[in-house]
Amino acid sequence: MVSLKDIAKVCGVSTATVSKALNNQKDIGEDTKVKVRDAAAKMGYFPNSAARALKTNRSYNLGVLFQDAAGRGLTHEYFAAVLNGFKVQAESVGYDISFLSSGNRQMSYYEHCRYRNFDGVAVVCADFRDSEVQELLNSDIPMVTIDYLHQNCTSVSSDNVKGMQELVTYIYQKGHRKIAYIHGELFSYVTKERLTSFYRTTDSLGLEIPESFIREAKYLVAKPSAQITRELLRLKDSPTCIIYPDDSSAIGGRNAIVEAGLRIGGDVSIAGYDGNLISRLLHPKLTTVSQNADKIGKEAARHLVKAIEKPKTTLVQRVVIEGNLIPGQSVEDFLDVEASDT
Amino acid sequence: MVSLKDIAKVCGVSTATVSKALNNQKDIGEDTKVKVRDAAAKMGYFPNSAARALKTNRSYNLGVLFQDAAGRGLTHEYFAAVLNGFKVQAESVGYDISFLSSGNRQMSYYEHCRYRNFDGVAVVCADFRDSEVQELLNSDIPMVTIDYLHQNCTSVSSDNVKGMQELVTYIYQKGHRKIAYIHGELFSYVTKERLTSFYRTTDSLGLEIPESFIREAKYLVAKPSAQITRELLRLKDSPTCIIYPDDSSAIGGRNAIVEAGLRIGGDVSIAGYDGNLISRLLHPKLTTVSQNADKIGKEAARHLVKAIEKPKTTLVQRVVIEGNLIPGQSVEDFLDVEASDT
DNA sequence: GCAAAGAACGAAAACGTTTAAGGTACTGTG
DNA sequence: CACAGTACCTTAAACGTTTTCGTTCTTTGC
Repeated sequence: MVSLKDIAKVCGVSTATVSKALNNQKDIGEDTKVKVRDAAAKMGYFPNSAARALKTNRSYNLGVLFQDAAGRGLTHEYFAAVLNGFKVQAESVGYDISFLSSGNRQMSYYEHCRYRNFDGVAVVCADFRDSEVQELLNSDIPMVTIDYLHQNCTSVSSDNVKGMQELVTYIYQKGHRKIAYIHGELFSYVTKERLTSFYRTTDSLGLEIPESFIREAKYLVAKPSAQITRELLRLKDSPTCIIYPDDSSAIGGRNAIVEAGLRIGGDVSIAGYDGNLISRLLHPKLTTVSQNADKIGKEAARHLVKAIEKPKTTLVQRVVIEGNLIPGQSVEDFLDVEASDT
Repeated sequence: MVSLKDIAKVCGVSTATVSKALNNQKDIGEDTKVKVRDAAAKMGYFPNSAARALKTNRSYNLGVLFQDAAGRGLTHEYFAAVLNGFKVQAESVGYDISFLSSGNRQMSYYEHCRYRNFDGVAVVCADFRDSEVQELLNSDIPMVTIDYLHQNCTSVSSDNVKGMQELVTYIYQKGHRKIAYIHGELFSYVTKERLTSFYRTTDSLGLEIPESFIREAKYLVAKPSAQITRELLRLKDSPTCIIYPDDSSAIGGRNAIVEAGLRIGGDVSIAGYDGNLISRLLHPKLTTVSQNADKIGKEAARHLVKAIEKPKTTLVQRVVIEGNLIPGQSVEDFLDVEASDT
């Protein structure tokens, strides 16, 4: 591999001059700069990141913690989309991204970051109850979290409050009054936000939601949601619309409803959350709240890079990215039987 | 950060000794080894990867080229699953993985690899018509490709020949004789394999497949497949079963068939490919060929690491991973009208 | 008792950069 | 002409490792 020394030899200058010329420092003459750059290009030079990192303590490498509790890894559609946005944005400003590994139990996440000299870390998806994750969050490494709040670092998250509010309001406007909400795991920050927003919105709409309409299932697993759906349908006063933790779970509910001989929309309306592939492809189209995963990822990268490059002028903040309500035929107008009776 | 020098000072030995002790070299006494290791642990030492990489030319970092032509990035379900398998396996043997960036147009892929000192590269998903990709493939960096053959490097791919053969045979056994195949882009190696296998199988089953039954759509985009489905249904002698490029495309076909007032399975049978989330969730369940993405990723990592660590004894080979036929209700028994007439 | 071999460790160079400090030659100023 | 100022370049150290080649001391074999 061609190094600064080789270029220096060819150009008849010192390696220091070559380094400074390539880094466009001001104390190098314009003509030498040109000469050095030409030679470098001609010789196929490119810097050695390890040497540079060693000397400068800057790796231009960002770590990504991507370790979901469910073990679905990168096949987690929403987080994969977030990561992709993050990657695109980070690369566009000259940073590479690496995974903060999990399997290698020699080092904790924090140690791994130091070992690899990551300039910063994005916690895209992690089990926040894990003490190692907490150790990382409490460290002094520039960091950004997705969909999770921590006093120490900037967070970028989906606007769950507004999303749920819009969804419930939309369903209400379609005439539904008996709305059930099957939510995801309660330990999740996202669940808390959505559930609170659900209560707040139904409250302000003057709805009385019975306890039995609020149930806990699991994110991204169809079966629990399908099971709870069956139970909800068996209630004497069953809901006319069911909101699911996410789109995949909604498909589970959909299947249960169809199996019960009922029609989606016509008999029971359903809504998901995420706006993932399934919701877009399926007929009847699923009413859902699309989360702007790509933008969330990009914003995260932008804030992280800012925190790295301008630590003095950057402060911890909370960034919220709005989603969009995507109406589909899975929620239909509900005509109250008693009302039409009169 | 605590370095070898610090440990050396504490232990009263030289840095060379510390280095050798921690690396468990044989020319260090057992007692000093213990002393050094204890001190290192107590002081919270861990090595500096940059310094180590600089000195040894080994980074324990693998590059991943993940750049699909369609720009879907990590949201590409199949490749994301492959990547996840790769990541898990690589991490379990002490390698980290980084993305081979795309946006940063200062360097070609190859240069990027040298710059980052990647020990090896996995080409998970790339536009193989790209000259930069070819430059990389032709380089001397240890490499493994997924679903693509190149004389230079080991490839791990899905057994498309067997997969398609099983699928067609299954459909044939269900009584179908008029089988259409809407395939993905022809420039793709995978398409060629599947198409050839389709022809070979139908040939050996004695089926005459009219030209009009073989159509090109796009992978992972529902619309083109839906459009072609409509055209196929309009044929005077239309197919009784349609095979799609993948599961997502099959949903496009499904929608077109339902819109035409026909029943999936009952009137027109359909089959997908991939075995993705949708195929598993949907009712009626989609008949498809599940590709063992996780295993493909893991095998790729295993072979790549072997090529890196034992270059002498490793030769380029082609690894093929079998998939599984997943029967679903989307392909139903077809009872030939004429046959039952007699 | 002595040479040879082996065990345990250290000194120093090297990997490819960056950068502080310093040096030289030129230019303009009073 | 002396001086400061500037423009340009070099020297050398440093970043944290690994590794080659010694060196010293102990053990072994005869």
